[in-house]
Amino acid sequence: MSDSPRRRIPEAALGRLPVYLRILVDLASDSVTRVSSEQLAELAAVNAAKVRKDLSYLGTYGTRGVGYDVQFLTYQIQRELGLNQSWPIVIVGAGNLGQALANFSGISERGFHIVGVVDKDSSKIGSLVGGVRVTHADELAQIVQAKSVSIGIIATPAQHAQEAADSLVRAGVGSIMNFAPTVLNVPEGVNVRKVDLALELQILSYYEQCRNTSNVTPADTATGAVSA
Amino acid sequence: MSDSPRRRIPEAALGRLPVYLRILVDLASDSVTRVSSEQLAELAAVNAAKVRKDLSYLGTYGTRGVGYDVQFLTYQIQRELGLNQSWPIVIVGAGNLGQALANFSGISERGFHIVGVVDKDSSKIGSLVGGVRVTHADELAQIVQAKSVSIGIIATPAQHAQEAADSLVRAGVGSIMNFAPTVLNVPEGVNVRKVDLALELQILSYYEQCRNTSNVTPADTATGAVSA
DNA sequence: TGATGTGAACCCATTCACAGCC
DNA sequence: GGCTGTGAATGGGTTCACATCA
Repeated sequence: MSDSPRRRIPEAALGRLPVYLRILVDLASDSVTRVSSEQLAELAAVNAAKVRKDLSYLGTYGTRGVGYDVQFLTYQIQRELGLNQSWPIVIVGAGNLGQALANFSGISERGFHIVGVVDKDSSKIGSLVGGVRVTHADELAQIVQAKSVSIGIIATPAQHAQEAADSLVRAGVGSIMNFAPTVLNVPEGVNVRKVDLALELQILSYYEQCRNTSNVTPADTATGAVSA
Repeated sequence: MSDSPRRRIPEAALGRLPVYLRILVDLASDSVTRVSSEQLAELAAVNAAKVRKDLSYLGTYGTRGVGYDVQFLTYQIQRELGLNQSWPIVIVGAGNLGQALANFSGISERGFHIVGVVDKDSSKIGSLVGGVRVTHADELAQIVQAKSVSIGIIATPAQHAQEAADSLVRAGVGSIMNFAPTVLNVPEGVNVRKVDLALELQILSYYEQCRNTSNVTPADTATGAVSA
């Protein structure tokens, strides 16, 4: 109920910062040193005014008449997003999705590393997933404390998601990414972000249906994610 | 440029319909026949006025003083989202993510079925993934036409995503779900929806960082998804 | 001159509050 | 009496346009 001292960066802008970041990293690897809001906008498929406003939330890091320094801006976005450190992550659920996430190179490439994968299914325990050995869910708290984990990923079936969330919270995890199609119940102060793959497909199928009936192009969209 | 005859349902509401749908299905399986906006709101973790407004976009399917009929509302949402049919889907990329998606039971449980998985890597071709045999990317167009596929999933590495999108569009697919961290370039009229797992984590890490500095709870959020 | 940074206007989404119907 | 459906008010996000400064 008391959400007084607001986060600085507006939600919508926050969601675009990682996009700019990736583009900046790509530009840097092409030895580009300067970029204008116009160019960034083009590459991110948004408009230039939005880019400038988004970046202005970080501070005034551009140079009028010139543009933005790629290196410097990269650093500033990373710092703001907390990506100047590597976050240890634990995955609950070693099924198909859990395995895919653990193996997903994109995760380790962008400042995260998996320090544990747990499951309740004894047939999965002991197997190697993404370079980490799967352990029993009972050891979750131990891993979280030993490795100072503050971000957990729920990749269990829907019916075990709440239980997984409870375990994570009890173990001291402060932020949860939920891949199960469930609305999680967590204490005030714990961040939850939800990605529901089937939900995304359902929305896409609506667009496709629209395409077939009239030839209307739907505008930009967004996926729900809740925090509590 | 010409996006005149707007889609009926506002973007934000559209993103919540699948959530209500799932809840309704769960209620029905518990033999619940009626539900109020208050109850739905509770279960979906949103507020009751929002539920009513969202549902009002579908039509006036509630009964004043009583609530909504679970069966009937379920049917109406499914119809609106185009889920009264089973959509054939093709997956491009048979890596970890592609495999996880193909095996993901949530997809088939909710009105979609995988009719093809293609890859360019010859070592993957012929293997069985989610009940479907992986074929060469060259056969994509053939599969799309034979099975009347209109939704494609890109689960390739970033550097092959644009190529995959081009192939899908050329084959006649009208809607694309993109799991690669790339802004795709597609012709006007093709729907693109993007899910970037690392981006989600980056946003979550920002929340977590906020949690540690001040104890502010971030509000609701959303993930980008673009269409063109 | 050229591109940033930003007040102001606009537009969409959320919320309120109550009229309308069972 | 209870709950839906919805105009009206509010608030946040996007876009415009221009003052500002290298």
